[in-house]
Amino acid sequence: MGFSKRLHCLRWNSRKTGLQEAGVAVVKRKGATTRPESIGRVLLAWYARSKRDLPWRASSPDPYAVWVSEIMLQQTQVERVREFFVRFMERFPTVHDLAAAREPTVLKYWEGLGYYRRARQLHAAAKQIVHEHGGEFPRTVEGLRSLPGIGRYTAGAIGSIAFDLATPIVEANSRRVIARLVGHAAPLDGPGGDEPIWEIAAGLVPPRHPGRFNQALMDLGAMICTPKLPLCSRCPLASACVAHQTNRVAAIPAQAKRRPVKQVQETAVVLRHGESVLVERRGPGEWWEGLWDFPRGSGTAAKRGRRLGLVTYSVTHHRIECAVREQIMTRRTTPTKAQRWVKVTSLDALAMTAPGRRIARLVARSGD
DNA sequence: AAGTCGGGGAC
DNA sequence: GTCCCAGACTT
Repeated sequence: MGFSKRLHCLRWNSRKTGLQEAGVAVVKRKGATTRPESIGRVLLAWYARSKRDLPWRASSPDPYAVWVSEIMLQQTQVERVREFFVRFMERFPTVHDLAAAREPTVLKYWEGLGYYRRARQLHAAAKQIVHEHGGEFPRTVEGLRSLPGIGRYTAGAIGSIAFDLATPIVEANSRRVIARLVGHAAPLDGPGGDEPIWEIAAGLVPPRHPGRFNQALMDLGAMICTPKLPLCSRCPLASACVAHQTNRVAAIPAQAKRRPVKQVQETAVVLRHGESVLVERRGPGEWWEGLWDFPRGSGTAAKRGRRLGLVTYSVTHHRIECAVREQIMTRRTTPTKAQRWVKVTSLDALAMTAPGRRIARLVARSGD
């Protein structure tokens, strides 16, 4: 379907749109900026003068750089990704460098960023691209989605930004922008989810500069159309925004219902022999798979040894209090397959979990 | 449709 | 403390 045809289907003032069937409020006004092509023009103009200066935009549209950045940005704020991206690209400048690397090395460069499955899938996908696609990225949305770690959003992002495919994206920013723009008040985590938002996004993305348009949606959401206290007075789409025009910006999108936090108490044991400590790598099915940590348990672990401190941290609906104890060994126990005795000064070389890294600092300090 | 995966910064 | 974040994947 051509762009103009699709435009017609999605005209906001049309009586027979899929938007109505999807339960989306229809804009009654016929203001000039309410038409999708006008939205695109206004947004692209705003983007040209207001876009954020981000390291992965310097080399774009290098598909590899776009891909790495998009994986890092999944559920992770832009400002945190910046330095990780720069370091990662210095170490793995091309998909061939990444494919040739060992997984522990890749995880080390991901340490602290979270969601480590992303790093393992990125590495696996790099090998696929090199060994099954001749080092070339798939240039279709379907091809991109077949790679591990690339879902609906990321395929749309890479496709539009790197390959100029007129395909939509919906993530935290554009979801909020579009919901407010059309006055979509239904909760986006309820029945139907954000499928209506995807349909609207598909009707908005222009045939020319789709990547810039999608990035403009995200920048607008991050800089102007923020979750709290949005800067509507500076928004280029304010005149077309249903939420703004009806004074419902604060209520849209509806808040997702949050789940209760589970309290957990556990004990970490630092077995020490001379300058070495015992660490173990998290295995399949465990949190932080592939990363190193100290032996820990939530059961009634041995409470022997000197207390080094208390490490508290939160992960996904859990709040954990971890008591850290040190036991001086007269000899090294035989490590299991997932364990290693490591010099305290060599812990830096391992990819460790964030709590494990904090425990490591406790250990290093206790030796002073 | 719901649960799971991390971490840090803003407030 | 709570909320938020350029989602993907499994069950």
